[in-house]
Amino acid sequence: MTTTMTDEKLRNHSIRPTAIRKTILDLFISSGYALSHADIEKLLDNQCDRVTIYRTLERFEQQGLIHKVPDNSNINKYAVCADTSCTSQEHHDEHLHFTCEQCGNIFCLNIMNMPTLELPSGYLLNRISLEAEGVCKECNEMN
Amino acid sequence: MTTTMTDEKLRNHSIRPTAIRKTILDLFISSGYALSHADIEKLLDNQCDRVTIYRTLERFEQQGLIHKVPDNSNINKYAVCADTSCTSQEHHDEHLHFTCEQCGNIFCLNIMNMPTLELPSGYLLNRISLEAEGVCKECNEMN
DNA sequence: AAATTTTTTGCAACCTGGTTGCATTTCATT
DNA sequence: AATGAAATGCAACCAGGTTGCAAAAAATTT
Repeated sequence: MTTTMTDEKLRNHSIRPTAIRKTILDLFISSGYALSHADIEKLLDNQCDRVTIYRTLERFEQQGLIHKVPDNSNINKYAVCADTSCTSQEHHDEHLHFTCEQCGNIFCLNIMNMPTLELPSGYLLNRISLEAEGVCKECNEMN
Repeated sequence: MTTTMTDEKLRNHSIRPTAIRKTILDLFISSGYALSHADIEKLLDNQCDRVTIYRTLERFEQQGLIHKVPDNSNINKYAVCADTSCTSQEHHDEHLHFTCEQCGNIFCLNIMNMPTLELPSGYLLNRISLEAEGVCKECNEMN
């Protein structure tokens, strides 16, 4: 089998490029929004065990290939990290997460300037993230 | 029994002030951080069924008394709404949620100016929320 | 004040997302 | 081909949360 793009991306993050992993990474790359375990399970339609999907997500996240996206429905959703410098140690995904009220999908939008903010004295700030809610482009056009 | 503050607050949100509900609301008011179902269950120590706590939280939220606080560990946490104008229809809690990496508690901090932001065309913005992570005052002082 | 209706509570059972332990398979290495 | 390490599948489990229903408590009517 030839070395594909996906293959390389996995290797770059020290993840052995098995068939399943390549398939799952492809799903992430071609998806416009964050994916949940259930999304992937449906898309894969029994190509593998559900536990394997959980472990793949876990591994991908540890290796800085994907990041968890906050979702107020209490289920984990993930999106590929745009920033290639993300590692197991540090995620640098300072962008906006936009949740569509209609379709429920979450989009990672690039935002020009992250706001700076001042905390009350005594608090130490390490990370900041911006969450927005509204109607996405696609749903907007349907109305 | 005389009409206490708690009592009135519940009535103002059309919630019948039963003993359990008053106790739970008191917990929220006196707590410095967001509470999970587990937190409340522990604090109440078998004073009532766990389902009752779930339903109380549901009710409180519907009536705009508390709001869900995003937590990346996939469990629901709630805090009292500072803004008294919150209703079942609309929550107006535009503040900062600060998660402490050490104690895990989430604090609602008042922030002067919510950043304004521009979305890509086609997106409709309805709500925005700011999440921060770091070390809280108390944990900071312990080090 | 008794009767009726509505709301709240408790209990049991269930659902769903996620995790763990272990045996088996696959893959890279020698 | 043989060995060792990592990945997969399976079964069982766990925890947070929900649902249905009967009993209890409050509010309302007569």
